[in-house]
Amino acid sequence: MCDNRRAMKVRAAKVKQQKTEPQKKPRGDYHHGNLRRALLDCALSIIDEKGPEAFTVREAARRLGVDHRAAYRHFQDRDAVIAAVAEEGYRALVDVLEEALAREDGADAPTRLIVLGRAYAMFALREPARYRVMTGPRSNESGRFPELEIPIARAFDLVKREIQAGVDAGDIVDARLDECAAVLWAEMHGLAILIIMRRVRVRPDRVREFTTRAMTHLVYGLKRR
Amino acid sequence: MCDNRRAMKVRAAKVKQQKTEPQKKPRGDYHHGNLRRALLDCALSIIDEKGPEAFTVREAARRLGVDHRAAYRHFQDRDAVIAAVAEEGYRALVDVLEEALAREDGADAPTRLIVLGRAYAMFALREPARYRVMTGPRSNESGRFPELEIPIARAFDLVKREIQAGVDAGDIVDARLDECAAVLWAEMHGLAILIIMRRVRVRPDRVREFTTRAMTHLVYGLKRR
DNA sequence: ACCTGAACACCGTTCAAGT
DNA sequence: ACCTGAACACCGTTCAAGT
Repeated sequence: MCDNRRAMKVRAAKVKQQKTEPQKKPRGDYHHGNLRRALLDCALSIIDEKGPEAFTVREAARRLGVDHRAAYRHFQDRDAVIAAVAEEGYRALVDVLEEALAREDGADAPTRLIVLGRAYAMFALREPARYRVMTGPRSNESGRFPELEIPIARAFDLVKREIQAGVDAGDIVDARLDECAAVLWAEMHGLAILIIMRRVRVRPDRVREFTTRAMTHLVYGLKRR
Repeated sequence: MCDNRRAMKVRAAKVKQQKTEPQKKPRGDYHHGNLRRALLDCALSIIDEKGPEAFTVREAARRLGVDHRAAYRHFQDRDAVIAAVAEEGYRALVDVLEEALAREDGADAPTRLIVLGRAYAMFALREPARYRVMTGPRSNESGRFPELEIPIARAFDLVKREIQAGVDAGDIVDARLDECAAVLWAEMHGLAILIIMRRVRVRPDRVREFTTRAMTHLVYGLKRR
């Protein structure tokens, strides 16, 4: 999993070659190449295998064949690693959501919201470990890691923009924007996390169908029309 | 907070008196009275103060003036303490939801669902620490703690029953019950946790109003009617 | 620059022993 | 029954030192 150490070293050597020095090999065993990258990947692997709380600086370092103290060259502390994983995750999420909406170019607002919700849930369920880190208790409780807030805000803005477009087109109820966005976000997150936590059981090959129908209930309401 | 040690000891002494022995005082300092109860309360205090991950068997024992090893008389391990806190929490939640619905006796289904959602969110926000334990990563990931599943199932059944009643009355769309219940549950949980995590900012005195409106959007749909 | 050995104060958990 | 001292294998984090 995490033992891409050799590959890293090779890549690092190549980069060096291109830059300045001719072909001097890395001197000691203690140069890793891109420890930061490797730590992030390794953190995700560990969390995938053993859950979000099992990530340990020492365990990751062990897997990478590196002294645990080396991690502190790249991250201020354990929480900073977690925050970096979350940040990457939110960036990936924003990409996924944007792509999904781009594919529904001409569709009306209700359809676009349903697609948005489905894309969100599918992302979460494709990478449950990462999603749990993104939304877990470490998720910037304290307001440290302002960089983390940037992709989160982008994701939320995307939701709001979509709703506003629907309001403008006369398709979506003209209530307070923040409120509607919160309703939509809550539903997307709620569905994703309930399925991940197995509080709601959905067969993996049915997730797409399930979330589509669920989002439809949200957009069209539970009340009989 | 946790230092109800003296009170506990007194209570224990009284119980003893009533049962068999006349008025023999507790002999050593090492009899706590009801350590199990005290540990659960203490766990909640710690989590309230420092977040769910800060709960530590040793810290709790320290606060209670007891050797940490004493905890293992009452709980198999750390996770078992957490599970017990969660179990109590879900029982309290079920009570709150039932009371809220009982107060809306004659109301129609949409109203009852809105009230249900509001009561849920209000519970979560009144005791955020407890709610986070209930829904956190430790929440019976592994299927240990089957007792925990009982009040959870009761809460979910309550939601399903309410929806079914609405379907029977012709007020709620007649879609698959599990699906509708999941939509409702996801919204309730999503709203609660987003507010607790401050991803959605709502002034405490506005929570009631906010969740009412949010649940209304869910029940009546976001689509313009 | 990047890495590490030794150390500190913390964990959860177990064993064998005390009253 | 209930509690504890000593111990084990783990943490995160820091300091001073190595190349």
